Amino acid sequence: MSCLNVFKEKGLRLTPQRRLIIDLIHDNEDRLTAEEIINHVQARMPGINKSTVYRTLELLERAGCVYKTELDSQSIYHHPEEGHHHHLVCTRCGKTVDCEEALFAPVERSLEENFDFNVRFEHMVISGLCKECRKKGP
Amino acid sequence: MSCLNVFKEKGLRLTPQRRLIIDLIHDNEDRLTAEEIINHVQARMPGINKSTVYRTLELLERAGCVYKTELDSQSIYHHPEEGHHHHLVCTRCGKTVDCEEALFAPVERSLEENFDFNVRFEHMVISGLCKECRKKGP
DNA sequence: ATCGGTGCAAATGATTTGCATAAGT
DNA sequence: ACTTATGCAAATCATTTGCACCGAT
Repeated sequence: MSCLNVFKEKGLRLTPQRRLIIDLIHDNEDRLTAEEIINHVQARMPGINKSTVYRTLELLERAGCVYKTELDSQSIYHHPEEGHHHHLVCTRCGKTVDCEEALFAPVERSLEENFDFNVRFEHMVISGLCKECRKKGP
Repeated sequence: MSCLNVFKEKGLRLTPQRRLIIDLIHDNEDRLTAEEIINHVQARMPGINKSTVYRTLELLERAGCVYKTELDSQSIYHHPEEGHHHHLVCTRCGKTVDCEEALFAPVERSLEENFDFNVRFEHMVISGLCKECRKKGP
């Protein structure tokens, strides 16, 4: 886990709280809200405070060990490993479908070519209308 | 302005406050935060309250007269007319570049084909690294 | 022994809500 | 007249911050 190396390099302390948060995120394939992370982590280590969780998440994000996605009213966090996907969410019925990251590669390439901008779409949440809801008309 | 028709159809009242907010958004090419909208609008109509602005924005969004984009801690609002663009924001230097919506048409198409999902990317804010910052290394 | 990390409680800041009054239709 | 919209003030809710104590290095 490269997080640990990053911590050493930067002289950051690897406390039990931080270890727990890192493990949770890395063992979990889902995107998690800060609240969910706080709950999970407090279940295993009762005294741990939400400030600690928020501070750790910010730290991990800055270190590149965790990705943060701003969403409706809460942010979601997930690990930066391979095998990512985006989420298509139907605005009508709420159904969610996963779609591979690769779909965005052409856009990433053309942003690079046309704008000299280096972009990586990671775990986006995309809103739209699913087939069934579209059938039902507007 | 189709907003006005939508209002009539739904029996919504076209108050001076709402008219002002609609005009502001439609006369403005920029994306605006709720706070900016409140300020602009209060400058022209001193008594207008922020609750009214928020309530009107929600109404307009539901009516499809305004698009809302969730961003860092504030949301931004913009009108749904032609000529949209996305914003590339450099995470290092903060520089912003506009890029045309058309760039995403292939992705929209393939989401449609592969997932039966009907999506429109509107006024996205995309983070990445610009050319200059990339040259400077990590 | 040091300094960075944690828990706690209180602050912040955007957005929402309850309610009495005002104003479109 | 009949409802819906507004202003006001207070409530929410996620996230942040100040500070005294604690613990990893």
